[in-house]
Amino acid sequence: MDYNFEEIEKRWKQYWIDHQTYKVKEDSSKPKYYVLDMFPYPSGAGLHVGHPLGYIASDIVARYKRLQGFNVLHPMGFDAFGLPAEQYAIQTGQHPAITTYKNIARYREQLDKIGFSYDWSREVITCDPNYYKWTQWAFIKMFHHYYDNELQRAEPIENLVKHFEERGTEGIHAEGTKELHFTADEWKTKSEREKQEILMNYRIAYLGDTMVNWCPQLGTVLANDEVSEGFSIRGGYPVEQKKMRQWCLRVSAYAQRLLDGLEKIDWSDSLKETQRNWIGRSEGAVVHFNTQTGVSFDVFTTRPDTIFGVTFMVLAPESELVEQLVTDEHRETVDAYLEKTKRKTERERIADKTVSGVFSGSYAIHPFTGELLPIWISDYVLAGYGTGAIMAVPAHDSRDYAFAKQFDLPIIPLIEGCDVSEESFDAKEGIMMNSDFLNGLPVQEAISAAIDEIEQRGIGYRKVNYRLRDAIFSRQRYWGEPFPIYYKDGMPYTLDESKLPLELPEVDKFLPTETGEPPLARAKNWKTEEGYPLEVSTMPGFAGSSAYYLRYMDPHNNEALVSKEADDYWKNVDLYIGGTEHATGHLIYSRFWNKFLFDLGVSCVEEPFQKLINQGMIQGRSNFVYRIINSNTFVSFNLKDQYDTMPIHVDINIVHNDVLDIDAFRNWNPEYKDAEFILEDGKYICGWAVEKMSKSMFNVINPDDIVKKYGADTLRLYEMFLGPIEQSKPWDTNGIDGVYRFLRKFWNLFFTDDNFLVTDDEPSKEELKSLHKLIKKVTFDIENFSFNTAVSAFMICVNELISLKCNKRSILTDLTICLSPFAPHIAEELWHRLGNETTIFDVQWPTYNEEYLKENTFSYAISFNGKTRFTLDLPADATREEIGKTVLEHPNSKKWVEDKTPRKIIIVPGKIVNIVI
RNA sequence: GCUCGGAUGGUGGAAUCGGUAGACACGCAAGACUUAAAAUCUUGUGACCAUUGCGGUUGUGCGGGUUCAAGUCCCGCUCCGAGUACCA
Repeated sequence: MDYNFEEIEKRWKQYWIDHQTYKVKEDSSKPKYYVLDMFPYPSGAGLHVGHPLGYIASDIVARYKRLQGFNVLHPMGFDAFGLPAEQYAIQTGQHPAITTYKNIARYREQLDKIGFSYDWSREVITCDPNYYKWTQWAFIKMFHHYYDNELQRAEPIENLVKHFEERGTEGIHAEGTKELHFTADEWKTKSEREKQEILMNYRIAYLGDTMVNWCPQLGTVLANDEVSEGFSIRGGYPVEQKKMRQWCLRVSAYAQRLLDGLEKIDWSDSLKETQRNWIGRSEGAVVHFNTQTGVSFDVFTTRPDTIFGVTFMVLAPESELVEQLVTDEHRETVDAYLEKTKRKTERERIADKTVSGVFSGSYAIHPFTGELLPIWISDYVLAGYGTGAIMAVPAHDSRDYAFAKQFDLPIIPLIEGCDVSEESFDAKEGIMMNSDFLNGLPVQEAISAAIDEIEQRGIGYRKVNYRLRDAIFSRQRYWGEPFPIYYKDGMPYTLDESKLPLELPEVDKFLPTETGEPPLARAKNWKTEEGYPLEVSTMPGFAGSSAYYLRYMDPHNNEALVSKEADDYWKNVDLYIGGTEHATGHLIYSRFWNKFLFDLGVSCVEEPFQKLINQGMIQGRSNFVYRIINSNTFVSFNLKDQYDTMPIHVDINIVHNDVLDIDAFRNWNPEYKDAEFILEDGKYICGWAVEKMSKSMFNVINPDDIVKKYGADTLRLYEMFLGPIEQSKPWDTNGIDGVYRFLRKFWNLFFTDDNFLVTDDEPSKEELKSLHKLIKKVTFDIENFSFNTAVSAFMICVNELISLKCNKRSILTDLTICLSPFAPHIAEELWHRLGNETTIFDVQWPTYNEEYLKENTFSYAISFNGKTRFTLDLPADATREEIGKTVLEHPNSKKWVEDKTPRKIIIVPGKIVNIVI
């Protein structure tokens, strides 16, 4: 009987819906397991074959864990706010919600075809007001909290107000944008507006004047992770630096906890490393410098040991100190320089490697030697890192060195034996010299000795700095969550929680207003009941994706983001699968967001994603035909070098196993209607290359087509078989026949002469061994996310059972259960044909018995004089003496035994055994 | 530049603790069935040599080392990929 996947898959999909097979509830009698996919943004192009890779892997784990007796939460949803829908809306005038929901429906249809075990009753869609209510709610909470560095957690802002009332800023440990100083009396005399401005300095969600990445083409600001090399990641438009008043999240306050948390979670080393680099912790010191004019400032350095090599100071052009330190004499050149750097885009600053800068006219006083150090201004110093000012040590910093060479500033070497005539010596090694009290110390000791001395003299202090910046949280866009914020006397206040969700208003156009305000400014009555204006920018894409995993635990709760009971039961995500492109975006924000909710007591586990797997990208495999230049003749791949040819992309749908369907090619494009071919062996062989999957290269594979041709089970198995889940690899349809053949062979195990026929006979030793080898292997492989080798194991097992002509019920039952996570439809079909009433996903995963796996013989490598001479199969339970005797009697041993050289016998596998004869 | 990965047949990949390298699959070749094709099945398939002896040599990017034994461990290179980049 034929394996009719179409009929089988249709039947069981319906069965699973009818029986609500995948619906889960909290169940304290079972251990929980939470498997999550990074939810997709529903783009207009639909799914290609690369998207389901991670979903299939997580689905296998979800089904497997369920068979293992876990209560499995395996939800899915959509990250629905985003730029493409809005861009489309601007072009067509169609509301982004319409496009978005249409795309969601298409995604859903495609996903359903593949047979995932999602509990769709828990679906979340980020643009649904019932969902974004909780995004807004979290924002309000962040607004009303500050970060306490002593307690190492978020605290209500009222505590800070109370502290100000009692003691002013004395003894506070609040993380702030700037360091502020005032007394309790001063606080009391401040106006409401002044107080609000001060509190803004400490709120976790705050309005700040910051340099932002402004993208004029998109008309919005972007976060650091949304920009790459001066261009926007979405759209690839140039991005420039601009100072704007924006909503920000004080992610930097959590830098140390984000770093420490990495130790506790099971992520790949490379991903953790990427996050560590992004957080960028560096230890050093803040050193205080005075100037001749009485103005003083701090610098941050990781090399306080090089303090005696400082020969000049440099300020960032954007630094506020520039205004205070520039002398009248130099004002003109400084202003010209500032103007010039301001006009440069980020892109130009990266491209322009030339050293530039101007002298301010002022001098700083060296805190140890009292020497005068000229203060320069240069764009190689960044305003946003450290204090925006540096002490320059040209001998031991390559950037300072280049600057010193350019402007002919002195260079003082500080490390014995180093040569700074050609380049700086940046390594943190060697013995100090020219450095007063540090002379003779190795660098590492000199660093701490220098800091000790600096602290002793009261001219600075030990300090840890982070590269991680606060997240800019405003977008000048329509299609995002509105801020639950209104303005009174120009200061922002949060809406009452009872007013949530604040729904996105209707607008006539999705474009900014004529005065450059965001689209929400077009909305009628965009104000509170009292008439106060509402915030017109919206939240960025990562807002909605930062806590969605919590919402799946309790998606219909109108009273809380997640109930205490649901959160206590599901805790955090046990396995999270998604792409590595979220390493510095979503995976930082989400961890930050969860830590904040943890501080509030909403989330009971500090790290949201315990184990994380990054699935690789599936690239396209393009095919080429080779056209002879200036002709309509095409040469087959292996003959192309004999002609002057040019490769042309050809639609992979008309190529099978790299052989071109010539008729289809002629019909493909009118231009090739009369094409001529030079064939090899009567075939036209195409060339191929691995490229990005894209329409323009005619190499996009739609999973729907594969499902139609081979069935969902084959697609699932094949995607897993392609290679290790974490590796990027090309989609190569050529191999799919092998997997399809395997499923048919598996199916045929249950049939004899077209009849379903399994026997209740006792299985043989070989059959049991084959099965238990499989159970052991597949269990191990799923636990280790090695799905490709698991699929191979099934193929081996089925081949063995075919050669044993096995149709024993007990063997085939366990085999079917093992296969069910990978190929659920065929497994469910055969499960029911075996006479079972309930779904296969309610049974127990089989356990293997080591007894059946014992080998009768071991292979031993016999080595004489340190070289392996031959191998021998011997009984597994043989003693040393027996092995020795057998080896010596073996004909191959003769010539080695007769001479008098020392001899050894080595056992493979395992350990060396020396046998005395 | 820095950080982290990786390199195994014609192809994708296996080898889980240092123990018979190349599992499994694709492709290819030969054969069976067939009027024929497709499908299916059988056999072979790293390279080189020998194939009237069913064996030998060599082989996991390159060069060394440790070990009875190295794709795996150590040292030094080459190339490829990813992340990041005036981060003081």
